[in-house]
Amino acid sequence: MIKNEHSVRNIKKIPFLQPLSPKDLEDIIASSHLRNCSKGRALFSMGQTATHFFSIQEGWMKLYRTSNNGEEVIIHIFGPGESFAEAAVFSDHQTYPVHAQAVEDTVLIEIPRSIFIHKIETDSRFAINILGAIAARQHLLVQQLEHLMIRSAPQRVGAFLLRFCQKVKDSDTTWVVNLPYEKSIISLRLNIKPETFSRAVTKLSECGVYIENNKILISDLKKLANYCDLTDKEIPCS
Amino acid sequence: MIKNEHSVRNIKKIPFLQPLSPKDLEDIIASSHLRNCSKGRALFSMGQTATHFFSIQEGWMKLYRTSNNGEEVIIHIFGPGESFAEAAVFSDHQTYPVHAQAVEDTVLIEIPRSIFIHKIETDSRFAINILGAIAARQHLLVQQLEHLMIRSAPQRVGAFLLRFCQKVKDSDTTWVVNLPYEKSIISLRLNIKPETFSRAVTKLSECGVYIENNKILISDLKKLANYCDLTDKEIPCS
DNA sequence: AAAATGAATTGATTGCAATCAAGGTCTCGG
DNA sequence: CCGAGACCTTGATTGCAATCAATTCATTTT
Repeated sequence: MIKNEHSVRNIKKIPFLQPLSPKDLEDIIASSHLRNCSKGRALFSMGQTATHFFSIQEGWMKLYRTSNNGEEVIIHIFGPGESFAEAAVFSDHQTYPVHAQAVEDTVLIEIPRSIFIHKIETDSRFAINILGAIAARQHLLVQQLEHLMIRSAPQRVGAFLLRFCQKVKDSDTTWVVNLPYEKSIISLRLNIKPETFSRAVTKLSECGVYIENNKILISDLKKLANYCDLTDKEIPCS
Repeated sequence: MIKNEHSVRNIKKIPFLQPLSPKDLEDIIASSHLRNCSKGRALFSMGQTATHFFSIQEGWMKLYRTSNNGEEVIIHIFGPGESFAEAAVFSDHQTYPVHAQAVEDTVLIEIPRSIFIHKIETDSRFAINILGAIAARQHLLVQQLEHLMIRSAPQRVGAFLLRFCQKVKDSDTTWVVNLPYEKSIISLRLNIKPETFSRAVTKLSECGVYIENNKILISDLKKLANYCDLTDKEIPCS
């Protein structure tokens, strides 16, 4: 049962819960729980039974797989307002296909599989909404695949910076990036080594990217986007 | 309307149609059509409205994306008995997120979105089944991502060979690979250049892979699997 | 059967990112 | 304020796969 006002507001914002009636939403809230996961802690492991899916209130969770010889590949890193592991709940063997670990101190809402399945069985509009959400997630994976395969290391870093940059108040042209988590994690996510990440940022100075007191500044958004092969509409901020 | 006996048998085999009643299956068959797509022909383009999804009777279809500067990444290649583009049908903007093109002469069953949505709305068990199927597809994507990121070119080639090899009748130990489509397409799928594919096969002679009259022979399955970092249960044939 | 086209292989070279190795910087606790 | 440890950066080198280029091989065309 979630009582915290802020959390209730948050849970109501999850896109695919929108079509539910207030009564149904109450049911969901009643059977969900808040959960803390401190930096470095595992939330679930690959192969474990998928009993819940999650929505993030604050913090960042990485979903990753490990190969037989121990190498780690990050599938995605989710942040505030995003939900994950919905699909695992429906898969045939009902197990998580990935590991989940907090890369920053994180607060999660955990929603049990059972109530979810129940709502789907009784509300077909809801079922279609879930399908839409999962289809969107799949689309995201496809984009990531394309991105990782085609772009060079500096291009991937540039695209990452563009996704997290914000406008500087005083300036019309300059943007600043507050890195959401450690550079070593970003490197993993972009499938490059930390050394390569460093060198990539250096290289991006050619496109107006500067480092200043551990903040990264972007002076020419379009030039950077162009270098990263992003079309105007693909620039996430702006 | 599909009349062909063989096709009807095929459509009934699509896994997520299993829970449907005979009557519902008849409806689906009545509103589906057979469609030919000759080698090299496009079935649909990225961004196009997703009006149907498809099941392959024979042949091979590649799903791919193209970057802004024209490079091509193959997301998956589907073969006989497999279905694709189910998720596109449910996505918010109802468009295909990829291109689809035949890499061999292909016969498809096309099933319209509308009837599908209708069944979901009226049969919640069916909805859950679809969710399972789409979740499985997502799992596949995740595995592919891991595979492409972690393995070297020869390892990827080896894993591909293992997926398509068959036991030789006369021999207890030798397996043979009938390549389902052109080597240049395999190369694209594994995200390597054709030259690298050639060299990779050469290199795999270290693990008992031999070329003979345009057929590829595998003399030691386990040695190859081991080289490719596949655990025993991940070996698809055997 | 010869010519033409496209696919596959082989060779030589280049280039990007990984690796190995050493310093630098930041943060936190004493 | 200083020292320990984690994180990050920089430098030198290696290695894998891409690229460029030239044949070989296979299939189709006339």
